[in-house]
Amino acid sequence: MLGHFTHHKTGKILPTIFCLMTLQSTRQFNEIELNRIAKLQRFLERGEEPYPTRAERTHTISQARAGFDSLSRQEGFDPGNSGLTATLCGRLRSKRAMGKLHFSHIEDGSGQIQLMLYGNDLGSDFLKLFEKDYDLGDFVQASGMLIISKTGEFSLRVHSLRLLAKGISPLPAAKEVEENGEKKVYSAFANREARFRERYADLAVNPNVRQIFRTRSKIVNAIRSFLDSQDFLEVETPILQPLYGGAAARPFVTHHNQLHQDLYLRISFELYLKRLLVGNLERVYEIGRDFRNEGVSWKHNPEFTQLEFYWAYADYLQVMALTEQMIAHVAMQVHGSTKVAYQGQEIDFAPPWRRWNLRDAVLEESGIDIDQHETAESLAAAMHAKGLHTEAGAARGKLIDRLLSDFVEPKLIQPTFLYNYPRDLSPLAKALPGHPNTTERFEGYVAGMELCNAFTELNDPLDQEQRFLELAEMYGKDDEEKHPLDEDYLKAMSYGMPPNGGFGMGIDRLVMLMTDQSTIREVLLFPHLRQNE
RNA sequence: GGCUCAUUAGCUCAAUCGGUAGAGCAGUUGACUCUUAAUCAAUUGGUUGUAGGUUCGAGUCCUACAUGGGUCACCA
Repeated sequence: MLGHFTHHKTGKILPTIFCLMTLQSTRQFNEIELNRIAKLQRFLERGEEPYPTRAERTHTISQARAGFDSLSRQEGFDPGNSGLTATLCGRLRSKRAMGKLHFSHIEDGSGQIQLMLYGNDLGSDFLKLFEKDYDLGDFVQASGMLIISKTGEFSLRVHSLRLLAKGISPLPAAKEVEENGEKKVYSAFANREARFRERYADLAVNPNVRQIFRTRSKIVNAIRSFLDSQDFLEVETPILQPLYGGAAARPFVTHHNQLHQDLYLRISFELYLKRLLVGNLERVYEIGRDFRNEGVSWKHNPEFTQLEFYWAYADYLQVMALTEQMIAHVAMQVHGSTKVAYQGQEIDFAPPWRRWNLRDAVLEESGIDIDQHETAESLAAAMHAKGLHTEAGAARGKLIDRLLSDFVEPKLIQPTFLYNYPRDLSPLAKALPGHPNTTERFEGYVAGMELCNAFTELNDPLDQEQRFLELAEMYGKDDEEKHPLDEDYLKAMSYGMPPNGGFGMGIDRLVMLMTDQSTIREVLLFPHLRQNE
């Protein structure tokens, strides 16, 4: 039967005869790929299945190594003839043909091992076949005896080997060579765009990338176990919401066909989790995805992973203490230390973190005392006197936020809690007793980056309604930032909500800090990218 | 969204003043029984992101677009 494959540049059709099946593809292949398809065809012609359904494996590579190590402590052990056999599976990462002896490395999820293939063991025909028809990137299954080579490397002396899966496309191959004592990388898969678009290849080729995501999993597990040990209940709340809220962000809109109803992808969990406090669940948390229809940057992705927890009968100072304990616990679980290297700086998460009153911070860094400026006009004038230009008609909260991000945030390298935020920046936070324009709110900053946000939650339904209405007035002019009034949330609060402290943290940013990554995309397996072509 | 830099072989990168597009790795062919992603010999591979323009001649200059990086804006 005739199959055909098209060359991507020349359009030349490669005719091939297939004995067992018809292969056909509308995809365009380059020369290397066509070459490998021809090899695949040779497997079929020999009656070998290039994609067998099942693999057999007796050990992972690290298990084989451990078994060998423990046996090697026995008396009379011959490392060149251990008698210990294993069947290992993995991906071919290197091949070195030495005539009648071939060396190769395979890699599985646990590590790498050298394969030694002797013509004497396998037959010179098979060795030739291994050289011709097996490529870097193919998955194989190899059986043999575990030994130490003459040069001292742990190896598998192979007595049989078969293909588990043929790779058609070459993996982006990196090559490091020592030249004059210097390590020279000839080819590393380093192009960020290509790496993110083909994350599978990135992961296959760059072990340090795999490590980031192992660490990420550890971090999330550490958070879960910490909160669970504090009697928090993990819950799940709707991602598709008829109304969105709990943060200032534009939502993604979607539509339910059967119900003829527009729905929003959540921008936060806050309003649903606090409904649970009304329902007498005292300590709840959720780890999940939020979606914000906003700009993309080194610290923003349209969807990101958020942790929020709500804690009845606690206030923001207790939340602050729990936060620093939790993050220190995560650092210990991940690094065995509270000290973490981040972008050339050492960050120490050990409690207590620095606590800095927001007014003091702004005063010290910008010279402006926000308490001396009760109105937006007055504050704007003070900022103009310092040579800062402000947007006409900006609210007082926006101006303070501006001072914060320009003067204070870049200075907050070691973990710091800024606390006591102005009321008009914090519509869901409770006012500080005796200070109606200040709320019991803090944000945690590390390496100049906002990591978390928490407050003593507002639980007065009448005050809450007032805040919503103020907000609607403040942002009502701008359609895109308009916030809907969540009447059901007010109804829930009307049944009585215990006083409580709430907390939110971007998990991706924490992972950045813990894995020394400078962009959020590096810690997302599949970061958002524009469509190509 | 603004500004700015980038896009060349499968991967990583060169290409002087606008004058024949190159290298390493991988690939292909051959040699080699302890190599370290070996070594030796030979060799293939390109519509230089896309579409226009200027020019005798464009990877190089101009315009637009696409994608990415950096940065600013936005993000209570």
